[in-house]
Amino acid sequence: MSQDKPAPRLAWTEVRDMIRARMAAGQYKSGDKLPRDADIAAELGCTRTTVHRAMNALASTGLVERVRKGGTHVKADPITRATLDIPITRLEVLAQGRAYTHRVILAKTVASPPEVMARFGIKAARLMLHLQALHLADQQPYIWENRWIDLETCPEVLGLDWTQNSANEWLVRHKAYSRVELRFGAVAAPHDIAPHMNVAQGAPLLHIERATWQGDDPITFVQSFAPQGYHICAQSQPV
Amino acid sequence: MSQDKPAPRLAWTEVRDMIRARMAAGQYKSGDKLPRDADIAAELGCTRTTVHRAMNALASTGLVERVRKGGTHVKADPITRATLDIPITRLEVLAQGRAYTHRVILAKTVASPPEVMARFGIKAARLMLHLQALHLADQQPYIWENRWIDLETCPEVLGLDWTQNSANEWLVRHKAYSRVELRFGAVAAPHDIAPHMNVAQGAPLLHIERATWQGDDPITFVQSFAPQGYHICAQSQPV
DNA sequence: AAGTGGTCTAGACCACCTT
DNA sequence: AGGTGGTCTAGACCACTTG
Repeated sequence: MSQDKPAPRLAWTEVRDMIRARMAAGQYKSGDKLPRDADIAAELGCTRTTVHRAMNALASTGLVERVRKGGTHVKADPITRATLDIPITRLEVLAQGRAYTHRVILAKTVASPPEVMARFGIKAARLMLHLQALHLADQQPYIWENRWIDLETCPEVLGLDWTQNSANEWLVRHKAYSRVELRFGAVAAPHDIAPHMNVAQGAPLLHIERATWQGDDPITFVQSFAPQGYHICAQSQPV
Repeated sequence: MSQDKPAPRLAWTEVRDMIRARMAAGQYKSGDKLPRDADIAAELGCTRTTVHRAMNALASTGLVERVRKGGTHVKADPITRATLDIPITRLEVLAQGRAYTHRVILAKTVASPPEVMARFGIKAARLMLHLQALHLADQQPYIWENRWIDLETCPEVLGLDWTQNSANEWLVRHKAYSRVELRFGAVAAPHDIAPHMNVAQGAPLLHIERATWQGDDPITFVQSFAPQGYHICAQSQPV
C-alpha cells in the first residue's frame, strides 16, 4: 500500500497566520521584502491564488504593502487600521432597551452653504433640504443632527413626512451610498445646540460629521452631536 | 468571416456595480432575496467565482448579507461601515509640517489595574509597564497618553529608553497586533490631565481608547486625550 | 437532506511598475 | 523589457444552515 499522506490542503487563513508568525518571530522584519507569492506557494505546497489571498488580507490590514513588480514588503510605517460600524440611530437606542423618539426642529429648502459644498467637494451651489432634528432615548436628548440632503439626487424626500420618517433611516434604506466619509472630534457645546441637548454651553460634545455619495453625486451631509458617555467603537477587521 | 464578439470579460467590480445599480433602481429592494451566485453568473456570462467576489465586496460594506443555504439578502437594517487609519503620532505631526517632540511623565511597573483588565477581558492581574507621556507638535500639547504595556508579552520594553523611543512607535513596529479595539468619546478634561494639555479643567477633549492583542495575549492598552481641533477620519473601503 | 455560499486547484492572460 | 501582483476561468469538493 502506498503511504499517501492525506495531502493537507492549506487554508488561506493558515498561510496568513504563517506569514504573520514569521513577522512576529523576526524572520521578516520591518521594511523587508517578502518572497514572491509563487515562491511562498511552492514552499508551502499550495496554489499562488491561496497565497495571494493571504497576502491581500495582510495588505488590507496595513501590515504589508504590495506593488506590481516591486513585490511585497513589510510596511515600514505601520498604521492602526480598524473598521467602524454605525447603526441606524433608532436601532442603536432600541438595542439599549430604551424608548426611541425623534423631533424635527427645522425642515427647509436652501442653497447649499459653503461648508457643505466644501465637504462634498463641489463648486456650484446645489438645492438641498436642510433638516435639524433631535433623537431622544427615553425622552432624554441622545443625538442632535444638522443635515443637508441633496435634492437633485434625492428629490423624493420633499414628499416625506419627517415626523414619521427619520431622515437617517429613510436615506440609509432607500439611498444606498457607494462612498462615505466620517470625521470625529470633541467640541464645546455651541449656544444654539446646548439647550436642545440639555447641557450647559461649552460642555463637551462628540462631533460626528458624515458625508455620503452615490457615485459622484452627493446624497447627504450630517453634523451630529452626542453628549459625554456616547461612544464610537471600532475593531480590526475579523479577516 | 464569423462575427465573433471579443467576448468581453466581466470584471468583478463591474458585477458589483451592476448589483448595486439594481438595488438603487429598486429591482432588489430592502430585505429581498437575490438570485443565487450561480444564476447571476449564468445571466451575466461570467464565472461564479467572479460573482462571489462581487457579492463579498457588497457584504463587506454591509449592503447585503450572505448565509449558506439561506442565500444573499439585501440587508434590511443597513449600517454605515467605514475604515479608519491611525498613523504613528510622530508621523502624523510631521505630515502637518510641524516639529514633533514627546515627553515621558511616568514609567513604572505595576499590576494591571481593574479598568485595564476589564478592557483586555482578563481575570487575573498581570505585570504591566505603566507609561504616561505627552506628544507635542511645535512644542504645543498634541496628545496625552496613558498607557499600559503587558510585560509578559513584551518583556523587551523594560530595557528601552523611553526618552528616545515613543512607546507608540516602538510597539507598532516590533509588536504587530493581530487584533485591535478602539473607542472614541468626548470628555471633560480631568484635573490631572488639563494642565498637561494646557487647557482648563472641564474643557472638551477627544478621548481615544485602544487595546491591542497578539493572538490572545494582551499587548497594550492606551487612553489618549486630544484637544478640540483634533480629528479622526474614516472612509468607506475603497473596495 | 439538500441547497447555498465558501474555498482550493490549475492554468492562463493581463496590467502595472520597477529596473 | 521583464517581472511581479491582479484577475478571470473551469471545475471540484467542502461546510454550514435552513427547510
